[in-house]
Amino acid sequence: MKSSVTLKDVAKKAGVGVGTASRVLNNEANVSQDKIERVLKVVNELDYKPNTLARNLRKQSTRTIGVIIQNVSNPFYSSILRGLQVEMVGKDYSFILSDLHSQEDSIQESIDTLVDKRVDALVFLGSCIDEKKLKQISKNKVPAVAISTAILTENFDIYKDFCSITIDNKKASYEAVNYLLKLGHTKIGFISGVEDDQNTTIPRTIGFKKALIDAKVSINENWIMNAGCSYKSGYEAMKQFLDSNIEALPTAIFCICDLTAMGATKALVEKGLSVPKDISIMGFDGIENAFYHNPSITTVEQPRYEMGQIGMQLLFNMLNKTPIVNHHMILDYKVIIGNSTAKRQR
Amino acid sequence: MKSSVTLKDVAKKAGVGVGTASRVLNNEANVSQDKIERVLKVVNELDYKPNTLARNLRKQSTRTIGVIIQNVSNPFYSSILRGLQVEMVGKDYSFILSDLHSQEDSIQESIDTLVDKRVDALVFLGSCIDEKKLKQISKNKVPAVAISTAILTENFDIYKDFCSITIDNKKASYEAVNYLLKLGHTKIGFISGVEDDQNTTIPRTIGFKKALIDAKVSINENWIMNAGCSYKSGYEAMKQFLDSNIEALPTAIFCICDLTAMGATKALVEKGLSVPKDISIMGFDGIENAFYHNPSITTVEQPRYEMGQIGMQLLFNMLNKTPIVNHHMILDYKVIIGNSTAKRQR
DNA sequence: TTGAAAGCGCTAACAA
DNA sequence: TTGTTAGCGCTTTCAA
Repeated sequence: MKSSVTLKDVAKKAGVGVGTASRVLNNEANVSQDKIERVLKVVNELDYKPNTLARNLRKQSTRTIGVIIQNVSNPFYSSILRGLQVEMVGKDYSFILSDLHSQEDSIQESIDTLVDKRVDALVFLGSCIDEKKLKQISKNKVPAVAISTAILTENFDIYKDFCSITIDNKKASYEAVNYLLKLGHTKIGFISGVEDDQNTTIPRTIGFKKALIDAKVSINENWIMNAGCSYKSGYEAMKQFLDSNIEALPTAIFCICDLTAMGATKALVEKGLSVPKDISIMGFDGIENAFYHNPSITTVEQPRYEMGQIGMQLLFNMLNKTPIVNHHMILDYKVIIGNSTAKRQR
Repeated sequence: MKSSVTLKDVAKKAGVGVGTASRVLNNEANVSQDKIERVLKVVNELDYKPNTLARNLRKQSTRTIGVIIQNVSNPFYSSILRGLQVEMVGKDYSFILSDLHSQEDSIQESIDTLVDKRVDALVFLGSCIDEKKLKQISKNKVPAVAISTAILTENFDIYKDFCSITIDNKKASYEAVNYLLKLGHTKIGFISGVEDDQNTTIPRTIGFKKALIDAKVSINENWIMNAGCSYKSGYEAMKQFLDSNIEALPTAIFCICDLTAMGATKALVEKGLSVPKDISIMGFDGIENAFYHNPSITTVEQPRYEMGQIGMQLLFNMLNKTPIVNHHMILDYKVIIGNSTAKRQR
């Protein structure tokens, strides 16, 4: 048996009621000093460890937070996770991690499992939640925060125990492309994410196109390619581009995320082309890898660490019924200029 | 109340005993077809969801596995995590993640928390466990597997519910350095990990030194630097090297891990030096980043994905009391030749 | 094959 | 301030 000393044993040996013993262990008021000491002494002697399972059942809570993450291997998400963790230190909560591994369709199963496991709260990192899922978590009274996650609903406000944190993806990609335009590029391609990805592909494509339209630069649909957010997908998408003659290539390519941008860069270097001389490459997210890459990647930095911290604060506020001023936060991003972009040369 | 339909409600409405209802839900034999159907029908009507917390208490198990990970942001560990996940699909277990964030001293607290939470098993990724910790998990009857983790004990064999998976770190770093020697380098430096890190620094330093000694090449202690496993620590360690005159620099540097190697490369590129022309850089781990880096990093690949898969298989064997042939596996590594190393030129 | 009932170990309401 | 007791919702033993 796992340390089969129970509270009853402790109470008996200390000569107190089991209620009193429980009170001592939970630091409740209204217990005499004498009994506190007696109980604590016995706890020590018997090496008593409360049974969390019994406590969970009684309290219908687990002090556990479910995290549904798009892909742990993507530093963008693991940085947010880090932010969450840091804010959780000393709070006696734990994370149950459910990694979607970029498999968007498994999110429903993840939610079901975590709700079944009676997590006290839910965090979404990436992916997409719709009205149905919102209703499900609301019905089950699970407070939730969605970070960098697409939310498909017209009415946030119905859901009082739901918060979100994101940046304005349309505007951010608009600005990214604008930066390329300012460098004189007019032949601009886009290595995009998974088709129909509501969180990244859709809004960033809108921003991309709007920037070109506003600048009266023509959009070449052949230069817009669906790929994904990983080294590999960027690498392979760029290889497809390179099947064309160099003259037919864009002079700058905006990528859905930094990993994609770095993968694309590799394909260019392999072909003996230079970034940014032959082609400028721009990423998105602002992960550490991009900074250390050679060339360092020009990108749009999302405040990912902060996203995690704020997310966890909001979650604790919901858990503690502390009023929340702003349920839906849109944070600032920042264009970071690296060495992967340069003035148009062709 | 959260879906306050209980098994009792279901049993009553179906006109059966609560025991029978329970048997139906657990697919046990010896229940008449008639009752099975009646119960299932009511379950559907009432949208009954079993309360996991009650089940956990009753069974003294949680179908949850605690993972203590050195650093989720390090792709080496998150790849192992991926291997674990893949092997767990469909098994109805979940992960509680405890990230040490490279803070070696917080491991004891992590173990305590997870044991308190009554995880069914424990996985260690990185860091180091000693006799005391081994005794603790053994006493609590928590099966555990340690992957790429230092184990400080003379007697593995006492612990029947404990497995480990690793590579031979000494031999691997010996071979790595040998590769540099074969390229003609005799001035070889080492950007190492955190001092006294039993898992990486200690064994790899031994291998490093032995390779030089065996080749009768002198060891320059000034060229051995403690850093850590991250972009930043590699970058900064290399900047320290670069304070010296180029003539005083080694012609090749072995790094404790790929992140460190890439960080080091950045510092060189910033100084206008070329990798591998001016200095060859070699990493360790074989993560994806290293392959996509420019130049791609010559490294020692650990079978990290496989480590995770095998680890999870061993864990399930322990959980199911399936006999295990080999409790302590030492897997093969592979030297991967990239573009960050070249023949000695100075 | 089935139902009743006894816990799992804890917290919280109640009574003293 | 304290002890007693009634559950939390489930599984499993026992007797029928």
